[in-house]
Amino acid sequence: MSERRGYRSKAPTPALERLATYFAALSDLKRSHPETISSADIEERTGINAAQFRKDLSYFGEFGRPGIGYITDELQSRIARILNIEKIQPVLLVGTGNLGSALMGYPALRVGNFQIVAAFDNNRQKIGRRLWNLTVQDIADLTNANNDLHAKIAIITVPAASAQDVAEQLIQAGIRTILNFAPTALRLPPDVMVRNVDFMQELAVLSFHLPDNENH
Amino acid sequence: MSERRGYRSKAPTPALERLATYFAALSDLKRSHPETISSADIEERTGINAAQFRKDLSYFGEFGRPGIGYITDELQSRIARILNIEKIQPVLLVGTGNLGSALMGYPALRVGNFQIVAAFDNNRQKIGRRLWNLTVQDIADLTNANNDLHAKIAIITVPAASAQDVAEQLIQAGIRTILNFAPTALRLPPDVMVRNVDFMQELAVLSFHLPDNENH
DNA sequence: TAGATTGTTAATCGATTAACAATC
DNA sequence: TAGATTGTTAATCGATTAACAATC
Repeated sequence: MSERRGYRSKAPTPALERLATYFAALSDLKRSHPETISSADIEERTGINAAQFRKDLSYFGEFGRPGIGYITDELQSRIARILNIEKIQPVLLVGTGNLGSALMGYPALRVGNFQIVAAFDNNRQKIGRRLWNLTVQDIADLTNANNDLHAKIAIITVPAASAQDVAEQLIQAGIRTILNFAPTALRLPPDVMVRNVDFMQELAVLSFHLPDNENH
Repeated sequence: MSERRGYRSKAPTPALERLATYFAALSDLKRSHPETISSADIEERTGINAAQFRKDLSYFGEFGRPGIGYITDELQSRIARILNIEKIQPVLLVGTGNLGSALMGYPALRVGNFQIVAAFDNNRQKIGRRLWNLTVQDIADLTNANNDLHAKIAIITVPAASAQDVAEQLIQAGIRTILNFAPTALRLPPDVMVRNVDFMQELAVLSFHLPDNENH
């Protein structure tokens, strides 16, 4: 994970990441729907320290009642409000290769109210094809398509060599934040937030920590 | 990203993540193979501050020469050595759904010398099928298979409900570090390192930062 | 009231950045 | 020697943790 932002929020980014984790845990909990839940319960379910949880919430107000805990439903919906996911968030995806296609069909995104509403490619073979419930569109039609869709979030799953170019087109089309899977650094205006997901990087950190590595 | 470790290395985890980024950038650079490279050049290419780069290296010794910079090849191979990726690292994958399959065919993993050497599933429909260059094996054969393969790293791409169970089987089979794509917290012995990749979480942080969100 | 649990403060811990002496 | 660039120190900045008064 890495990111850039053009302004500063009080809450640390790790706190925001954990808020998403709390949200997912609460969604999961809904089946057994207990009326209330304590920070100790959250620690139990997420592995995140109870004090950390309370601190994370405190950036955004007061949520619980001393001696009681949190009303489960209310907690979940307030976290959704903070993360800006109460309503469905439309997301564009560019690059309909194996990874892009897998993300389009990834069920866990729905938990967070994210919906991939359009998929783009530059490959003639793929444009016009049906993929999941969408028709792959020509990348050249990006701006046109987003005039109607008004998506502000996009996912980039193109090869590294074309990622910068695609990112710039996305911004032209009104995108404000990007989840970038291409292993390359994007250079974009400071008001555009980028988060990078790099599988090789993740594996490298694991490899470093293997017991046979002398470099600890 | 998140993790657990049972011991402590001097280098901060963010430094290790950046080392992987430097490594990838150097691999990329190889085409134009300049003899030497400076920390300022690295900043140019990765967006990571030059002082940060030098600091990150300093956890592991001295690498460059004042007034000159770093010998490109040597820098790359020393970083590979630190990250424990000079030799091919065998990796197991469990869960051959869309995401698992996409990862098996993901070319960027080869840059880091990672090779998925076996794929497992519990679905009768999938076991025995050819996927990329591998035959999908029964999860029940995990330990047997890894007796030969000696992989220490595994990737989990199964549904959240079965992730804990799979993780425990992986540890039984000799796996020491896990890259977990299932959106659930794994409870494992402290000497097993886990890194979680959570797409919903990534999107949630982006959603939080959208200009229309009042909670900044 | 006694027990439980919050929200917040203060202390600790960790990571980044800037500056610069050392050195090629 | 003059210019470039490292490795490292010290200062700054940021995040986590523990403790506890407030409160249900």
